[in-house]
Amino acid sequence: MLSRGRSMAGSRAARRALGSPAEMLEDGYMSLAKPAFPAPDHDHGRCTADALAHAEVVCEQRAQKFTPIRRQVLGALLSSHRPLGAYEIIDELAKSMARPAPITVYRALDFLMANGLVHRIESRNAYLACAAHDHDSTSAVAFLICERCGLVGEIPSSSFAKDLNAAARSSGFAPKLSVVEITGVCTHCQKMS
Amino acid sequence: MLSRGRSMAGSRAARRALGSPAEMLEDGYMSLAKPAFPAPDHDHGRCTADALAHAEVVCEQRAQKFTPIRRQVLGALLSSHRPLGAYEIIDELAKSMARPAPITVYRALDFLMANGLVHRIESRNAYLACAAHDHDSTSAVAFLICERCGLVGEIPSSSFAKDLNAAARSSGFAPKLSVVEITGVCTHCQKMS
DNA sequence: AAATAATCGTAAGCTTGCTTATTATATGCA
DNA sequence: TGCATATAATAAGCAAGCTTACGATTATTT
Repeated sequence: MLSRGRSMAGSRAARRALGSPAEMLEDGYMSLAKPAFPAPDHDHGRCTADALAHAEVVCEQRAQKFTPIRRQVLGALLSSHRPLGAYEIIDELAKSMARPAPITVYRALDFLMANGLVHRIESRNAYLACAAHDHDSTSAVAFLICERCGLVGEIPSSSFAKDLNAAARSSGFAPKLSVVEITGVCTHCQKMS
Repeated sequence: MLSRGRSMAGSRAARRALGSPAEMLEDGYMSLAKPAFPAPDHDHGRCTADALAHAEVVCEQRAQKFTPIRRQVLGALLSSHRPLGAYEIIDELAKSMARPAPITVYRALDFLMANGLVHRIESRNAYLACAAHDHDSTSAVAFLICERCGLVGEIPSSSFAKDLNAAARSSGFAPKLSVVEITGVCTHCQKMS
């Protein structure tokens, strides 16, 4: 069967193994700004708090309101580093409040995406809390989706984006929005055999 | 509104303008094997016939059966260079036969994808007849999706794929399947202002 | 000819994604 | 206080995407 996108079981179970993000590669490709993948043992409470704080700053700067539902939707996404479908978000929120209607979640997602706090993973019809707070909204971001644990890392815009756009332009095409989603196995899952 | 994927209006109307696929680019990026985009005035009958002939060869080589529905589904996809959703395919087929059930179309699509004759465009939940008959099934293909006319071109695996994989590996990620879908405006639509 | 496997059709239904109302509740400000 | 704007909730529903179950064909093999 070749279908995809519906079944994202994803075992969120804790894993051992430390992350050792390569700084330089055999083929000489330079490492990027920061490790794209969240280590399984990272301080998640902190990482969540940071992201929420960042969201508050962004909203304040833009004079946008970071309302409770918006915060809760972002919180639900932050609770894992996995992309969640809209209905998964609803299920998640239903645990701690009256089950919100789809429209409520979609509005919050629209808001969060418009403000660069959340990405949409096209190949999964799912949403992901944005990890890299420093990429400008116009440039492409590549997502690394681990098919084992379901976690998603980001590669911030880098040389590949230039190449990609150049390749597109070489056939006369004017690229605008790029969707780059790479499925594979993350460092941590590789170590588990 | 940030939604996408449902409304693919797509005017298939004939267009003027000749394709002049750039061979070399200002930034020195070399042109790829063949023009990625189908010119609006290309010999579509021929292109369809070629693709069907190719499909027959492939199936024979693999001792697979190229049955009527499979041919018809491929034919429906070939009738445009646009990606079609499963239900659009059903609508298309309904014009020339008894409306097929979803399962029927999905089965044919599974077959066609398994044999490399059709691609799935993840960001649209849609399917596209494969244009480049020479890319090996493992390597990445980038799709160029024109937001004006809806046509889709392919960039066969090239240098960018290497870079992309290298970038992924540089964070310890083992890439398998890459989804690279670039939205923008194609040569022909650019010329129409 | 019988058995097996592959393919196809019919019928039904489920989940997800997303939308359209319409009405309420804040929030700011004049 | 009154009014406007932004935000949210409630209710209902559509359509796309995909699946399960099962019986009927049609090859293919033995």
